[in-house]
Amino acid sequence: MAEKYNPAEIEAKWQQKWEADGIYHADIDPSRPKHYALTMLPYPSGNLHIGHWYAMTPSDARARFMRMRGHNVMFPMGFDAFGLPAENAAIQRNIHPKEWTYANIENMRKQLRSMGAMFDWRREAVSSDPEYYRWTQWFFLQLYKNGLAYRKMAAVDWCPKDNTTLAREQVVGEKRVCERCGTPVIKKNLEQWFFRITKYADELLNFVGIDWPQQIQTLQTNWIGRSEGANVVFKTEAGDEFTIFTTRPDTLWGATFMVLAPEHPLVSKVTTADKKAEVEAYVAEATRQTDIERESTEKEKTGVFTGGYAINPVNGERVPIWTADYVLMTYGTGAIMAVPAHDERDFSFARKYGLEVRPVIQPEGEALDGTTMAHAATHEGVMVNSGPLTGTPAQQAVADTIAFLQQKQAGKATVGYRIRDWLISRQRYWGAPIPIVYCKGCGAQPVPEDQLPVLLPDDVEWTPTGESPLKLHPTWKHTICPHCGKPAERDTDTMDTFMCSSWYFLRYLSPHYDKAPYDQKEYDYWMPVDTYTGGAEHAVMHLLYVRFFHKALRDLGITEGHEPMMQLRNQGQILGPDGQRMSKSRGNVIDPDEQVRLYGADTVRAYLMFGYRWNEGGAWSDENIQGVVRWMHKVWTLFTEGGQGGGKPDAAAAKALRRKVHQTIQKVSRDLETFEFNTIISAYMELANTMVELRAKVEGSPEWEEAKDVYLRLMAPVTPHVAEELWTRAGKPYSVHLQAWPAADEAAAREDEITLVVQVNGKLRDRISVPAGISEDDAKARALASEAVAKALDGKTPRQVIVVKGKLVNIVL
RNA sequence: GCCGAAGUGGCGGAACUGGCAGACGCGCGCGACUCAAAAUCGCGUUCCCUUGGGAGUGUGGGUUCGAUUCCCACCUUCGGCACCA
Repeated sequence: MAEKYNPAEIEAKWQQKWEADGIYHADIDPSRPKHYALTMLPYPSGNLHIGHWYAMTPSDARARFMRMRGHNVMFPMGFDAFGLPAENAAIQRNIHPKEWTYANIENMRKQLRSMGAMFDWRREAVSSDPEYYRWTQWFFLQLYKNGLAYRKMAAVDWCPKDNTTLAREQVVGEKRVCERCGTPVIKKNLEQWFFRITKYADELLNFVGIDWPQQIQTLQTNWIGRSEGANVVFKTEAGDEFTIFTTRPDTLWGATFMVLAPEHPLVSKVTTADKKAEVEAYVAEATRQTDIERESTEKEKTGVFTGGYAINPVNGERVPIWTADYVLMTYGTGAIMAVPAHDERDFSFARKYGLEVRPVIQPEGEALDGTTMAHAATHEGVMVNSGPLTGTPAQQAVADTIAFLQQKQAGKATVGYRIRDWLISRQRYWGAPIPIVYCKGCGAQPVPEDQLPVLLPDDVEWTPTGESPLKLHPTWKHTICPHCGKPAERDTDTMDTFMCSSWYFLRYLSPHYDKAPYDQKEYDYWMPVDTYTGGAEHAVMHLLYVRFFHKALRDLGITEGHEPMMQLRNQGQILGPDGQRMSKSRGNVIDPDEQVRLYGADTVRAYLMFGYRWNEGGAWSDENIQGVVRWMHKVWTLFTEGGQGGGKPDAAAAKALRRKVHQTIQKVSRDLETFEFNTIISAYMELANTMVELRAKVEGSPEWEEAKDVYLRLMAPVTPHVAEELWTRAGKPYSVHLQAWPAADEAAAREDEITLVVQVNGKLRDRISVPAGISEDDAKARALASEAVAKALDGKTPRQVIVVKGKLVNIVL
């Protein structure tokens, strides 16, 4: 009786040996093509989630595949270790965030090792290490010195639970909740640090040259929200200029009122004495409301007339100025011209308040009447009532109007974006301190680079108060001005942790290098990242920030290339067995450690690849994993049990086996290339089934030996431990992971007999086994000779016979 | 409302360029082994009439000799954005 498959034993053994032998070390080697495979680094929450396995083990399998194909593969791992949860845990359990974080990292390293992934641990980077965040701070200073980091007072999103400001991207959903904790955010006026991501808005819309999922491109494109239009300068009757943004400058002659956002600085100035009380009450009410209340599309529009008038620059008309909260101070210029005839929002507002509706774009074959029309006319037509531009057709209307405005110096073509600058200040403790000092005399001063890192002190009171914990530290903030040497104060906020993760892949290049964020030699060899894998939920956060960061650094002469990651693939999400999101409260959490104890890491890896379309994910199934468990045992038995054959190998069976082996090489190679992991495991199963079936007939043949050899090489990326164990037991040279990927012999994979499908009027009538190379005429003849066909034809003469070479014959009546 | 993705057996999912729908598994049924059970192995398993047909890939239409695949309209689910001027 052969030894039983004991994953616990063999997995631990091989993991230790691989580590000791350093077989996954990735070092510069100009003789081989490099491949930088990267999977998103985890946050050290304490335990590895099955989702981490789902993301990482297929990525590992693919990295291993690339390596066997001859690439020098780097597949590093690290920890995104700064962040709020550490502080929240500290508050709950009264443990220092640092202690909590590093204890978690220790535990998670162990868990990550249990995956059997080919991580090169010498390259590990931990973003909360001073040797790491020194360079996070250094990058901040580079951006600052080049005007890409700036400080301004603004109405910013504030999470009342986490007690910190958030970037716009980190406020999600229609309820406007904090991305981390789900609490609805409020607005606060604060002076905060921003990165000028808007400067790169246009460039970020360009995905040429990178292979990123269409979905991510769409999400980023929508988030950036580019819209082309014009800024038009209006004057108030008192002579104050103000600018409005419109995407429809062609409707300028139809502007029958203006609307200023309640926060617009001109509101109080244009308001006449008799309207003052009403306007002030309205503005106060609008400011009091939350964004959610105010921006609800359900809500009926409200507004008040200020009593003031503006002069339309194109025709000198007096236009009443209103203030209404449907105009947002944060988009465009906070002021619009309202053209109710051609804008649905302006239309409903005009009807509600009895304002004039004046059509200036007349659709063909229709006569719009402002007094009777029921909806705004947003479709195309010809300009009417538009002074010198009357008669201009729709296709030209916008461009012609802009030209006209430019000539009159009343406006110009402008592009508006929804994306805002990235707010990076956080009023929390567990992050990289912002390396800025405030001096009464000299203002904001950057900390000199040779004084980095600005160390995070350990002795702080981290309970959140709404003020930065660093501010409450008795001594930390006190320093001297690097410029004049007088007493000054440090910035007491820390940086958004997305800043740390915007460059971590560079730190992997040389995690302990102390002369620069990375060693240029390593950069020149390894960058850019060839394959990046991770969750799509980061589409407009990390995945946008990282692109911005790289472009900004490129412009500062620090990095090269326009994009950091050439290929991106997103995995889906593993849900609980009940099909719901896993959560402790639902009690549907699948613990990977437990699954590994039950089945072994190889089985868990293979199941996660087999059971789902990788980019979609789905519910964990204790039942479906049984299929993989059985396959694993079948393979084990196949390789460890003595054969029952012994007779002379059957040549036909051997040929059939060889064909299946080479077809499997083709399929597995193709599907690993394209991240279709589920069909890879199917192919392994099929080949194992064929081998079991044919074993007695082929054992002892070279084809059988080839099949076994190829099988272990093919499964090595997916189930690395079992492959190594069986490889070693077969007496082959250590390690299977240092072997070459098998090459498919196309001739051997080719079928010499095919099933010719015979249809009559597109319906399947017969299947005939024919030689693969059969000519069209022969195929036709064989089909027409079929009894089943004769029966279906029922004596009628075919009108047409279609032959698809090597596939089918369709007889049309 | 706008943008995007997806709808295939009881279930997870296959089907590479328009050419055998349901690969590979799970589950289930029957059988073998067993005193028995588990494990394992073999056979079957889209549905409906039954020895042969008919229907069938969300729905309705279209293109084609032929459509899960291409086109149009619609429905459902999920994700994103949402008074963005």
